[in-house]
Amino acid sequence: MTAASIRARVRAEMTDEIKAVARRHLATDGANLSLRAVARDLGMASSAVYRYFASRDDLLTALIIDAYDSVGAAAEESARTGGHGERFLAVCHAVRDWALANRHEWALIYGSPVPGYQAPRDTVEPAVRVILQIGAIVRDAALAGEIEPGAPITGRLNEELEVIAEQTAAGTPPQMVARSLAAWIHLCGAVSAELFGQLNNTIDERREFFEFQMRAEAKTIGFR
Amino acid sequence: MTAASIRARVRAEMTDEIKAVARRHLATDGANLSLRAVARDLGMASSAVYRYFASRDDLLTALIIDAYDSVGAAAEESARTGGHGERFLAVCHAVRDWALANRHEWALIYGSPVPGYQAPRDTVEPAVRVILQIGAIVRDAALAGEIEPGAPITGRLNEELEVIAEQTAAGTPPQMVARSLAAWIHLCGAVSAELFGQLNNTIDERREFFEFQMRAEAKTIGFR
DNA sequence: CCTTGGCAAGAGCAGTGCTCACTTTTGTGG
DNA sequence: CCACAAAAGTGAGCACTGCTCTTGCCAAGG
Repeated sequence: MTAASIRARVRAEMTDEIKAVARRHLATDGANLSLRAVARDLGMASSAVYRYFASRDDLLTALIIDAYDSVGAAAEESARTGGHGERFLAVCHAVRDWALANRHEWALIYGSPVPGYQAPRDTVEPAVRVILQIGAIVRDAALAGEIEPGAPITGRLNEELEVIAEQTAAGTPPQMVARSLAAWIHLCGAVSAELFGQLNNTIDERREFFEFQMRAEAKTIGFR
Repeated sequence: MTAASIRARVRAEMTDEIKAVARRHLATDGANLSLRAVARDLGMASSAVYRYFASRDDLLTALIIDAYDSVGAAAEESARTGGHGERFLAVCHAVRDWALANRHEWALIYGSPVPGYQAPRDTVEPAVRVILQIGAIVRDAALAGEIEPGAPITGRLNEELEVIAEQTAAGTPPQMVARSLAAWIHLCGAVSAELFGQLNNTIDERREFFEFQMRAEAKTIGFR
């Protein structure tokens, strides 16, 4: 192993360590974590952190990408077996379970964006993994003839949906694309509502209520 | 008019002016707006602002309460006429329209909460106006026999739903309470998804897609 | 051996929330 | 009408922030 790769290796380890500490700080400070505090926890000068991340926003972007990839992997992992309806519900629960285990990272990726923060291109690909997984399940079910497309959509929205189908899950009827997106949006909304305290002093049986919502969504899509 | 009330009047005007300027700053800085910058815009020392708000969090809380009241009033206003299904859709669009016109205030109330920020009691009552409005419409429709309760819910979730029905919209079947809550959550999720950029480069026909989602939700509730 | 390139440190700048001692303003009761 | 107390406003100061820039260090490579 050459010296250069040793350097690179140490650098990658340091980078990971910074991210790990920053993730911990996410819990107390949210998106406005203190880079100086992170550096203090690492026993290094704050200026040294800038060797690894060009700015605090860059560090946050790295955390965002990791979070998207983590929840995306959890969603994909959960959808490996079972019938189409089961796979859909499994993805929903996998996303919720991940969010419960990583609350502050969920807030980072699905909470209100910081004004002025522009998500770089690199975040797009990891960000779409969950919805792509849902779309794939719906497409599989549609191709298997298990679900009906439902009433057609007209106008420019339909054209847009056809473009999306073409780019991501060829062969899916546009209505099904719309239904997949709607289900994904409801899923994210339900998880955010639970995590951001909208259900406080109202619903304690969170899992049951979540399941109720996602089953209804499954029915709307057409899963039996 | 006594002097005391003159003082109070001037004080209230000053308070409103601070909130107005702070609302403007919300657009650029989001929840971590700068109290000093607000004071500068007002041409006063930053320490003077503390005569009106005990802390920056207090100022934010005031903005949050105003925002909840504003969107709540918009929802209530929109639900004055029409059939039950139309009223439901009107509320959905009223909320979305309000959010589009007041993006940063939406982010303030429905975005990720700042860790450490504990919402005071005063925020609860304004916060529930929208869901109460939806619940009232659903209850009216149920009492009018326009919608079917649907499959019963069992267990502790059902008990919770009964308590909620009792406290907020007596006479509503528990399933309908659950359906109302689910619709409200989907509504908030759809608006947040649109505002927080989840639909970027995907759906441009936002209003049509939103309507598609809310119509599906109306159908799930049972509106004809 | 010395050079060089990456790493770290620390001072410094401009900004932040918030406090405190202080002055100014202002409504009002004697 | 005017002195006075309460309210409003000021500016300095503390500890913190993100970020930059200069300086020193130290190991890898010729």
